[in-house]
Amino acid sequence: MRREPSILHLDLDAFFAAVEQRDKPSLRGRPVVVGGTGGRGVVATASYEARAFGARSAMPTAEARRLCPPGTAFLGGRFAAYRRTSDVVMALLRELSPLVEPVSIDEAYVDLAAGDHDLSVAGVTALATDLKARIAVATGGVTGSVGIGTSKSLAKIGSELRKPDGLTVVPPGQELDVLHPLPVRSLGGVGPATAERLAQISVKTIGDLHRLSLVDLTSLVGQAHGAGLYRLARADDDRPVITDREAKSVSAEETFARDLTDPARLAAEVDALAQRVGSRLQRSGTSGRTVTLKVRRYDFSTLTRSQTLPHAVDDPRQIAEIAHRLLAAVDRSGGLRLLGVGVSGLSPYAQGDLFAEALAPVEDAVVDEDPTGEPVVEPVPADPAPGPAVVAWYPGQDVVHPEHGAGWVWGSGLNRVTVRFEGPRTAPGRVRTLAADDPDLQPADPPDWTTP
DNA sequence: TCTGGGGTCCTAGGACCC
DNA sequence: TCTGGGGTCCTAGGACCC
Repeated sequence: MRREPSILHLDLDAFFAAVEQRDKPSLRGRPVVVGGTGGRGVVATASYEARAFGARSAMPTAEARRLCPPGTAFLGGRFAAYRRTSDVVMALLRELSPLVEPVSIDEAYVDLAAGDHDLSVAGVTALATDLKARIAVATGGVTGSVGIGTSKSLAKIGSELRKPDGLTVVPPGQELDVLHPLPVRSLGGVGPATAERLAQISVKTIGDLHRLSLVDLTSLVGQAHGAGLYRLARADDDRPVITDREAKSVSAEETFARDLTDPARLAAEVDALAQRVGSRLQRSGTSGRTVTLKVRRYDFSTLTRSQTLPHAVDDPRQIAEIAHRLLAAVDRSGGLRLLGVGVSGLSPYAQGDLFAEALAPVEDAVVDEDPTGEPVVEPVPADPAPGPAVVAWYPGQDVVHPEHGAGWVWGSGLNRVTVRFEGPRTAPGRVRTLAADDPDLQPADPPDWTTP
């Protein structure tokens, strides 16, 4: 917690619906629901007119249709338009301070202490009033709610207090007066499960929470979560505004209009998801070692299966191979409602080489310096240096070996390949490392894993 | 016509190593 | 013969956020 109210939180009001109403005047003043419009869609954003009838974010669109009157617009969403409008707003925020942390497309924190501002309550109030006016002009009428306080959590709570088009500054010294009457759900990190646990011991407000001991709180909700809530209830929050976060995972998933059982369809969906994930990894210049498959069954039960490879991958085909393997090991009877593919354990390098250290160092360029200090880089020879032939083994590939039997490639390096020979998935003794050019090692026809 | 899609962080158990 | 911890990695699941 700071001594001055220098953290600003901006939350654009009913953002997707507001952009639609801006672009389509006939929608202004009418209920608008943006989200999945198919049978299994959910609401992403409901305009305030639609909220008056009970429509809410995350509600099944079918339910919103029952609640809202004829004439309500149900729209699938135009994300490029939302992105453009968001970019305009984020640029305005960066004029205030270099320290801007976008939380999502419609939400951001700004550290005003990193800019040149009067940080008195009157000063930041004037600043926020001016900001809101400039956002409305620059976006063609989209409004936002602003909270300013001495910490992130106070700024966020402030922006929630007067929506839409609100402005709340929590003056230093008044944090606990603002916090304590609010329901515990107002705190970030308190969702339905935590709120229910707290309600069972009659803790409903943040003031109630403040009276719990650290020991009681951590025994109720866990070590890290309990310690975090203990501090937040005391307005003890020194989390910094962070401008750039490195992504930790990349994933894609799809809920099908109807549950899928056809093995060929499922395989094709895995391929398409792996393609999306791999393309995004390659575009961002990252790759990852852990491939995760997510499955939601016909009964909404959800499970994940993952495998960590010895090296990072970004190739859609390799990602798909692993995902197919993982899918083959789950029960698909009854049909699948959703499939997802993800890659985590990201590193900023392209596909690495597990055995690179074991290889003789490759001198691909000679760097020298002349007396002026000017670096001289000799051109790389046109012909690659002689060495072992590169054999294109890839994770998931099926292979056979006369000595070890049938298996599949777990990881591959420039001149070696790790193979998991058939057996229990977790039996480490079944993994063998072979020379990539081992003539005994041959590709095999894939097993018929698509058959249930 | 019940329940999206993209993420983050935490926990807990087992394997494995020292 | 009996009995250790600590630390890290991996896997699976759950809570939470927008």
